[in-house]
Amino acid sequence: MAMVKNAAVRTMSGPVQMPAHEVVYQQLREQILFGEMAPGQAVTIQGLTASLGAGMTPVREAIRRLISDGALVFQGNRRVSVPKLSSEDAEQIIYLRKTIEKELARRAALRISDAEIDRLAEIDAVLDRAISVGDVPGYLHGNYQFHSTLYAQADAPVLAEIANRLWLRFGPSLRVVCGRFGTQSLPDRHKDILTALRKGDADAAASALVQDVEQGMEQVAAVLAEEN
Amino acid sequence: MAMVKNAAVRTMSGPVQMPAHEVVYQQLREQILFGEMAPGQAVTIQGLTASLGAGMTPVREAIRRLISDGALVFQGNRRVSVPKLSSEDAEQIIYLRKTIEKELARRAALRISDAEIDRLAEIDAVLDRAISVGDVPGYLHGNYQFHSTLYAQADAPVLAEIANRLWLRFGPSLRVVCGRFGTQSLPDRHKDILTALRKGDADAAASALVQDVEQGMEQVAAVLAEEN
DNA sequence: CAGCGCAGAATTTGATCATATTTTGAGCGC
DNA sequence: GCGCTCAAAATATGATCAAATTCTGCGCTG
Repeated sequence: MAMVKNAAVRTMSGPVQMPAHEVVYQQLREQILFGEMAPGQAVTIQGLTASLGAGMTPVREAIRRLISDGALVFQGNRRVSVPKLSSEDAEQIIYLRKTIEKELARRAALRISDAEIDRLAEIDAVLDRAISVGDVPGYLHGNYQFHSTLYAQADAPVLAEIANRLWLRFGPSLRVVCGRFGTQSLPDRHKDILTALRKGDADAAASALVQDVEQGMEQVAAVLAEEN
Repeated sequence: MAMVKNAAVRTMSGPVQMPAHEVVYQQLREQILFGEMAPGQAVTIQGLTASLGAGMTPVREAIRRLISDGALVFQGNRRVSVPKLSSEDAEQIIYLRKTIEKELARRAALRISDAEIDRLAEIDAVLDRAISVGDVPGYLHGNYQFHSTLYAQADAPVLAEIANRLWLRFGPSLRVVCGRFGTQSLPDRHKDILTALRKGDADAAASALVQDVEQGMEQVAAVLAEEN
């Protein structure tokens, strides 16, 4: 019944190791994480099949995952959109980030190698350059990469997964913060974190990371409060 | 967690229809949560389409959500199964439950009404009966219902969602605990929690809940340690 | 001769797509 | 303004393709 439309799709571009739904998920995830989608923006399945060149089923699965992640919301009728954070949401996220990242920093400090610390330092150097130039996407990528790389060193996958997921919730708002205040005023306790890691001082690393989180989320909370 | 379900504008002609993928998700969720699936058990799409009488796409979407929840794991090749908790996983879950549920209890204590406390007490009474009779499914349902109902009173959806999700990770193991030790030895600090709630004592409620979590998870950790 | 291992077939299962069905929201006439 | 019709978007099904595991039979070795 189907007219055989030759599906010379992506088989030629090498070994397809990742399923399409995984690819779509990663793409959408990055778009949300790095502010390519604004809070409140509507997301349609058919729009994504068109813009990402994927089929319906993979897009559908990716959206379900992202809803479960809290990166998208299902709006009762069958609409899906990027959530707008409320101040209350932000407050809870702050609590979670502080308690979870504190523990991640503590664990990471106890096991991280010098080579990995150097890698973190390099990420931070790139990040600094992005900040000084006012490169917002560069800042967003670098900042997330710094934290995420640190999480990975904690050898605590359950904690790390939740911490990573939280970024999806405030990512779109973080972009708004940058648009409002620029990159200059953004906090950067990363130097303190690196120093603590080099000393192997778990408590110092934990408290530096908590401070970094506090200062960053404070800006988010400020923008959200202003919006109401 | 309860997203506002369509509260029936046009319910005259029949029941509110939940999408099939939502129904499948809820069914699977309960099966995992209440120990109908054993840790390590394989989960196949086609098996579920048969056993639940649903189509492929809804099952697929439900599975993606549950993987995102941590209730199922994607095993590299394309297989999906119920995860086996490691002792390290359990340790992280304990930390998370203690910090998150502490905060939920604190918030709930400040805003819960007497009627809701009565409802909790009633759930706890049913739970006690299940324990004394050795009714394992009854215990599992009641225990989760008690905690989940408490979460809902905290007015903190982000925290509550994560707390609810954590149950999916240790649910299957909790069932194993019951099979091992029976229901008699299970902890029940619920009376302390209720007392604290009636007094409106947030700190007491928080610490009672933390104790309940500690004692329950201790048993899970014991079984996991034994398995290795 | 029995047991072991391996290549390839058969089967099971997952991934994707095209299509049919249903629902929602909006436009239009009354 | 109210109800009806229509288009667009989401839901859901079954078919088809691809991958992985299991099964099987053959040859080889001890």
